[in-house]
Amino acid sequence: MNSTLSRRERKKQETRQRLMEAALRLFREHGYDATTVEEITEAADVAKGTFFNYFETKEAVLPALAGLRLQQLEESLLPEHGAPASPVARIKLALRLVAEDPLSDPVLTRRLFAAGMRHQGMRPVHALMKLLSEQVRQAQAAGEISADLDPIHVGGMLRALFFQQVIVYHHGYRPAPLPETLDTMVNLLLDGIAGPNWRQFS
Amino acid sequence: MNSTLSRRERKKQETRQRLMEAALRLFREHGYDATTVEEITEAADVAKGTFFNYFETKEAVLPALAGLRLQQLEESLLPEHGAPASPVARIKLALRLVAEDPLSDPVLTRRLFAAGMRHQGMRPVHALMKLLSEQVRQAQAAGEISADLDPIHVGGMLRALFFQQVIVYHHGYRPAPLPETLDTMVNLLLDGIAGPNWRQFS
DNA sequence: TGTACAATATGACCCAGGTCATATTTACTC
DNA sequence: GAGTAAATATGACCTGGGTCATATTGTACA
Repeated sequence: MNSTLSRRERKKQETRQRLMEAALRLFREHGYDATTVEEITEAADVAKGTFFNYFETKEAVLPALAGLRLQQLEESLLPEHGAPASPVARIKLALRLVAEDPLSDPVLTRRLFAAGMRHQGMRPVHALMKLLSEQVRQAQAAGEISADLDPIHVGGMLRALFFQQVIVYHHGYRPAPLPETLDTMVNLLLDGIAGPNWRQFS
Repeated sequence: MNSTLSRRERKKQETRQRLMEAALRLFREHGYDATTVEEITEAADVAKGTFFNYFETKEAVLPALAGLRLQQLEESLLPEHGAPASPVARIKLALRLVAEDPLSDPVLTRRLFAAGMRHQGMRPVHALMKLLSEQVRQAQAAGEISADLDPIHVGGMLRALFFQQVIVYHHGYRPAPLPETLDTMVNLLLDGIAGPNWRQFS
């Protein structure tokens, strides 16, 4: 394939790949907590220590896995794949798709969010924030979101609210199906929550 | 003092109290991660195992500590203590006070949030959500927040955005001092982020 | 091909959170 | 007090994440 990569680099990528695939499979089969790092390395046919050459902690695989998944998902948001023309509608679609992902079981979701909180700050390293920020940017260009806001900031807010919503839903608070609550949430953020007496003469 | 409590109950409360005080002191002195459960129990003069009779995990002390702190804080929000008359202004005040709390160092904040995510669902068991929901309720009564929203839901949103803001701030993204960014965030949630082309004829 | 150096792999080891069978304390009854 | 049952305390022990000194493998250059 790509002959520009040295054997070393190739092996590295392959090992990383195998580790991630093994982790994903085992997490799905037995759950995050019940899966040990050693089981992952065993499945990937490397020694335990090797895992930590690729990921700082056990939790750190999750953002990597999510990143992969989101890359695929990102394509669903392209107009040529039948995505809605309205950027805001695309944001809603993205959130619904992420929420429906089989990777999104309660434990993983919480861990993923925690991992995101732990490591990256505001820079949209986290794939979901990057994706959301980009859609926000497009929404601003289309005039659907106020142009004087920092898209990364808004992306962060959306991400925080999304996780809040999903986690709360998984905890059993379900006034409506998840996709609907997510839409409602975005609408709320768009329209604001102010009542009649808030800045009456805005 | 309260002679209605049996000796057993009294001792239980005292032990719990001592554990929490020890934990708070040690977390402040050496940080959360550097403090071991054994150091806490040592300082509280009980055996290690006893800790887990009172708190499910090490993390679980944090919500308890935060709860205590918020109880004090709650008084600052009473009108007779010079709190603003506007409920929304009180919400902003509350968030600023919480953010300034010495307990709010980056690591603890993240852990606290994670612990909150882990254990309680939507029921406002978490003290901050309870406090915020109550203020939201009052804001609705005053017409500052739309009355047809679930106050607990809005409280949850505020909490999620608050943590997002604080954590991101601690990560070094500081377009403005923290209190100001918090106020801005609340305003954004109130007024919404919609642009001119969003539901043009609302 | 040999050699020197850097990148990566390895698994014994450490450590702290969490468990649990057992011991101790408290409360209650006769 | 003695006896009994339940609540609580205890610390040896287990487990699994994470470290690190050492071994192995790849690369570069003579």
